[in-house]
Amino acid sequence: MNDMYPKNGRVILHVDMNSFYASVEMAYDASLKGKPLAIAGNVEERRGIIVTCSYEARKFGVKTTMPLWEAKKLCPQLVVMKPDFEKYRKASMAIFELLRQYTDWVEPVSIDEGYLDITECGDIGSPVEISESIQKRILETMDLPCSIGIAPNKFLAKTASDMKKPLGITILRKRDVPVMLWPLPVGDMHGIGRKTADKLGNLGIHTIGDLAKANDIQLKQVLGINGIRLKERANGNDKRQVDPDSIFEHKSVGNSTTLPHDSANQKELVDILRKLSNKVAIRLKNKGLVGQKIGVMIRYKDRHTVTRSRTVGNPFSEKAEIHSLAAELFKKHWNGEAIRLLGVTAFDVTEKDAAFKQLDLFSYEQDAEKEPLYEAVEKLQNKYGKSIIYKGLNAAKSGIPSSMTSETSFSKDFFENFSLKDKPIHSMRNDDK
DNA sequence: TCTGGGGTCCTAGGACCC
DNA sequence: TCTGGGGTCCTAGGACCC
Repeated sequence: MNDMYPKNGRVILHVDMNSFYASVEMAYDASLKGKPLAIAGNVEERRGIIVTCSYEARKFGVKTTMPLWEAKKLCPQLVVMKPDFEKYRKASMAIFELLRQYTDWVEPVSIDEGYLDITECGDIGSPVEISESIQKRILETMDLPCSIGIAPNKFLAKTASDMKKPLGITILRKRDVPVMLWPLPVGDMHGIGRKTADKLGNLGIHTIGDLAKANDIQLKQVLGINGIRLKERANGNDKRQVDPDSIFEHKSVGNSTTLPHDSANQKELVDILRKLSNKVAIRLKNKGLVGQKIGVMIRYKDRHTVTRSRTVGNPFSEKAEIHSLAAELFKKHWNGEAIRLLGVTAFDVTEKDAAFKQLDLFSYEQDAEKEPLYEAVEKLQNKYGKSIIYKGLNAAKSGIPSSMTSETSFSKDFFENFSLKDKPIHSMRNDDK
């Protein structure tokens, strides 16, 4: 099974949980099984939409992003629940911990999907055997179904995992692309939405096969650099690597809310900005980040949306500071009309301590002569309890005992008290390739 | 009587500097 | 007599994804 891949090729898995939120709720409460179940935001108010729904609900035509009232019309007996992100986050962490038992090359993409590079996992089993094992164990230990795509790159793996749901395992080799992908409408491709599909349609490009053979100049004219990239994907090429560290990298942190009712009351609106600013401040703090650019988003009654942002001289993270910056921007740019949604976002976020930026345990081990890494970790664990955050991959490569590497919960204390200010830092990412 | 909330990446124009 | 061209930063908006 291993030799179905070219010598230098990669073997990438894409693991995609099936109707994740609904499945987690069913795993917690078996009485929900077999029922049409939907998870919807804003359940008690007028603007709820379906976030996820069970396969039973889908039989009635209920779909993600459908307004709640419409879903209830299609399926009056629909069971509707509010999302419980704490629950989903816990389930997600358990899933990724399980995946990391196969390889350190695990890249979570969102709460319910991720990539694995299992190229070097030949000793564990064939790609299909590994996939079957993952799928079976997630189902048996957590009662959660997933679909898995097996392919030589991320794009094909992602495409493959989508082909059979629920509980599918699909192999998509590069040589399968002409037969399996090219006949499909171009809009089915990951990365092509309605607008791009329309633009391509105007060029006479209707199928993925059309895109694969399209003219570069034309594509670039209409879609910019993205056009060339999409054509590459349509031909089954994708050079992106699986990056386990990507979850630690943030560019922005924001909160937004649709108001219970449209409002043009300045006091009320500024108060909502305060609540949003507080949430942003808390989340920045939890991640050990500061922002350098503040932004507000205003959606008016007619859904016309305006964003305004400003680069701030010195980095910010305090709630009062964020609120005053946001309120200032808002007052300056609000046209006085009734507002439907407000948002506050911190952009250009960086680690609070410059030394945080490159911090990882791997470089610590290389630089510290006195104290083996695991002793440092042990001390911190004694001080702060078992709750230690680290970059899983790098930690594993640094010789931390495996009993410790399996202890992956998320505590900020670790980074905040584990400063490497005085030591030269070179991150593994830079030394890597 | 419609369309949430969390993000990322790309583009394009103007300011400003050399 | 008027005026090149590159580079970077900043802001706003668009498209897409889960």
